[in-house]
Amino acid sequence: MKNKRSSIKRRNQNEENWKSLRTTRDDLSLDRTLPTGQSFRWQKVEEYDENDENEKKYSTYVGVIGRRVVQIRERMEFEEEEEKSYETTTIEFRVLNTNESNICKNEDKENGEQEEEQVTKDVRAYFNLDDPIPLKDLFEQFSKADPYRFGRLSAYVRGARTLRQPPAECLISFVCSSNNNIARIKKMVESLCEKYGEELVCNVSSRSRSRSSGSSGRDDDEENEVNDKEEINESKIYHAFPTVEQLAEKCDEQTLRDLGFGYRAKFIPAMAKELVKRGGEAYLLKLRDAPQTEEEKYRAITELTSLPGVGPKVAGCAALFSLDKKSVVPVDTHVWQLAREHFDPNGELASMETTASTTKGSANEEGAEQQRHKESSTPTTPTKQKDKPLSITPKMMKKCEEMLVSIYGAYAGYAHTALFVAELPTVRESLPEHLRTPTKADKKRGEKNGEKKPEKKKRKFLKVDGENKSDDDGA
DNA sequence: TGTCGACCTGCATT
DNA sequence: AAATGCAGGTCGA
Repeated sequence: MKNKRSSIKRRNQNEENWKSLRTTRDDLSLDRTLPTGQSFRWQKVEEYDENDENEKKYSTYVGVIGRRVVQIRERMEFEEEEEKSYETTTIEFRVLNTNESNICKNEDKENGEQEEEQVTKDVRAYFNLDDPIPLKDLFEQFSKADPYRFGRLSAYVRGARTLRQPPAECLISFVCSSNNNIARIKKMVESLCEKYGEELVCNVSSRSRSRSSGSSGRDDDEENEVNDKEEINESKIYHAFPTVEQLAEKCDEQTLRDLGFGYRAKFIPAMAKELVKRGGEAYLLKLRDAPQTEEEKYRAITELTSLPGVGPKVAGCAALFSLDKKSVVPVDTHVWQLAREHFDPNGELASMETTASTTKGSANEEGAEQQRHKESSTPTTPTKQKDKPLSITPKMMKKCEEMLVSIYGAYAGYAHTALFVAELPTVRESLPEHLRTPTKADKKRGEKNGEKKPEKKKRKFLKVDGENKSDDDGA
């Protein structure tokens, strides 16, 4: 309560800095893009609406793009026209750190304007907003190509975009992602930035309820959370993602182990050094800017895979999320599961599971039937084997990727992102039940009590129908 | 060429 | 309450 006033004060001060990203919510949904495991650097931050007497909260995201701390929001407006009211959403951003844009504006008008242009350009690029085809149109194409799955899903994943991140940052982040969960990946990436990345100073800090993951503990100097008097001069320090040169020079395995990187600790310094040897970020940018041919796509994947800690999955992510290889479909456990569930009527994928690792008792019914004849030697008896986690072999990845590319075409990677996003817990919750891919837990439950028990806790704020609502909103 | 076990950590479930 | 499972996998044998 006491904080609100100050919060508003600060907002007034900066309200004019917001700029439009010049896109629409059909093309970009922040909730379905920023926290969905593409980038691990975005934090949700609540702010207050100064124009609303009730001081309604709205959410924004704060993250770092290059050397700029960027805050983004979706601002909703209600307009009335001829007795009808329209709701429009404007997506806006502003730069929070002072090193970059705000300073020169006063000094030098022209440079300032130039800089503003550049900022917008860079942020739009980060979101791939200069694609020749709007995401909305792509989704329509995908829906047409795949009415059964994508068509039914598209309303719920509207605006789920594929990002275009700085290559080294993307690559290194995904090296951290192996055999790991998103929460910890975020923590690792954040600590990497704090340890080695350039400081980015922001003069405005909104009081983010979300415990700022990285630096909650040591609040730098700060003594002013005592009362709301001088918060206007609060400064908050963010960090750029370290350059490969910085990492190659300064970072070592032991330090990273101490930071909790586990066995991935050795990969990062090794990779940084190798990348520097190959020409640093420029080397990766060359892979990005190569002609968009199949050949160059494979070259990029091959090059990446030869880096320490980079296998086919990580290479795929880097290629799709940072190197403009838009037809790449990185196949991980989630993608495999959803493909097997929705795109495998003949059980081709399912049959590959058991040939690879004879365990995994859960192979679905049809799959099991299909398999039966393939397996005369290995006892399939699902009972006693100790459920090894399903590991996905390169062969399986290839098959799965080919399958999805054959459906979605040159932008299959974008379709993949949307399909993947639909599997994330928050989005999944918003789906009508019949569109939810069964989780392993679901299946286990099903086996256990003969497909009986539906489920226990069920939210019921969902709309009833859900088949073709234009919208829902994922707050 | 393809398969298998080991590998760090931390949060959730049993 | 200790044990086990599981996370957007990769490496070396």
